[in-house]
Amino acid sequence: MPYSYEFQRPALTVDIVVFALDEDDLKVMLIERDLKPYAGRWALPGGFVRVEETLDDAARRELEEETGLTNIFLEQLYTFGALNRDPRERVVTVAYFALVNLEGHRVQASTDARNAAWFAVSDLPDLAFDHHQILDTALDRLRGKLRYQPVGFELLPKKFPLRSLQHLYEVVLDRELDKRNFRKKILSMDILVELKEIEKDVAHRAAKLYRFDKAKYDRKTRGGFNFEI
Amino acid sequence: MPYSYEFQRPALTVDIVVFALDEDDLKVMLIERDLKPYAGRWALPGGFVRVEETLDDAARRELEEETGLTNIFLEQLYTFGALNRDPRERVVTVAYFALVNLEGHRVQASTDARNAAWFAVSDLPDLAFDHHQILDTALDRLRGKLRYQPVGFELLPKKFPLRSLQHLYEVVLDRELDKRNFRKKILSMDILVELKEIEKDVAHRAAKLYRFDKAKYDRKTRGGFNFEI
DNA sequence: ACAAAAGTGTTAAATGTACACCCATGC
DNA sequence: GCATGGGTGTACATTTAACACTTTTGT
Repeated sequence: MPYSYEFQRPALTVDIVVFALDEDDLKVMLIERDLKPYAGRWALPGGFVRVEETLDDAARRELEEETGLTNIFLEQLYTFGALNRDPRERVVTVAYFALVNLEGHRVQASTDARNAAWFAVSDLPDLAFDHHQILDTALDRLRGKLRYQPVGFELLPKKFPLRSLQHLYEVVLDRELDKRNFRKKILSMDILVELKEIEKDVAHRAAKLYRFDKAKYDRKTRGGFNFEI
Repeated sequence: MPYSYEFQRPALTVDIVVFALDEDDLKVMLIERDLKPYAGRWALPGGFVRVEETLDDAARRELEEETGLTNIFLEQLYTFGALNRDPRERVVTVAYFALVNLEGHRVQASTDARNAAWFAVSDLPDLAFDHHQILDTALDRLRGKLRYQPVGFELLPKKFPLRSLQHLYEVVLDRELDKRNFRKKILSMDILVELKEIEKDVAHRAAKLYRFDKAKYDRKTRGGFNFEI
């Protein structure tokens, strides 16, 4: 042990809660464990932090190795350090939460000899370790962030109709929103661009498509603007 | 190395940003380092996490050892894992932020053979490691939390005049608030109890004292109430 | 022509903001 | 009696919430 560090070290891992929106449900990506402990149980993707990589890098690496997901919205959530969260030894985990758009990132059902799948958050299996607690924390964070930051767009394709955006808010926040008021509010923020395209292949009047204008949002934010729904 | 963990481990520490309010300034507690690296520089209180203690316990232990502060508001802030934040070796630190009321917790200038002191956040010395970044993160968090959660009371004595509460908001958020509107708003929330006591030893009309009614706040919160200033 | 979702405005209530004077107390 | 901060109300502007019908398109 180097210099003043005369104690045994906790192990350090990352775990990632990946959310996606699938038609009518908020989903989470889980991995079926093949090793003990909790072999056969579902768990959050994650793994050990290497000594030569940052925490963010570790999260992105594990995510790619275990699920094939790359290049997605990722943010540190909370660090869990209960003494017996891993029955083998002391493991502290830095939890992340991530958002993906299902269209753009279709599931690699099985990578790295593991089984990966999406589960509706309203209908989860038993999870390994304290992963239920981590997931609850992530859900709280998602609900909070959605209201005060424009992160919902991460769950949608680049081009989307307003109805999808409203639907996303309704699913995640679990309450109905008034269509006219919702549109008025989101459009009055002036951070969406109305595209020339419209929806295709729908059995009714096609909706206009919009995209989120991040550059404009950033400019407005610097000028004191605050996103809020 | 046990089981599947074939890599070297990062070291794990906690660092604590303790805020207090001193008449006209927001202050932070700093420790003068006696060891290399950064010997002689000021740093946040903190130290290594032991394998048999939780992160919160480690933060409270280090805080007591280095500053004598006990029994204060403490909350996990963010985990910093940049590769070279400590020049000796890879150290990941779980940062905490804490709030104390200066009246109740007078500084132990020097404990554990170290020099501890309060510094105005507007006039800080150079800090060791990435502690400036940690402190900035804590300040952002404090400003955010103050608006949406009743944590300001942690910086005040149990019994306080409304003017102190307003002053606290003005100092931390760095903008002036309208006296009548502030009082109207905070009193309309109905989470303060007006005490029978009044201020003492002031050279003018003495103000009524109030205390924060946490039980009432918790009850209202469960009923859907949201604190906001 | 009908089913399905898109799109659109007005009103009333609640909330936020701006603003100035008298009051109580200590010296 | 004066200096100091304590305490209070009203008018106006803005924001939120509730609410229903017409339009477009595909079948």
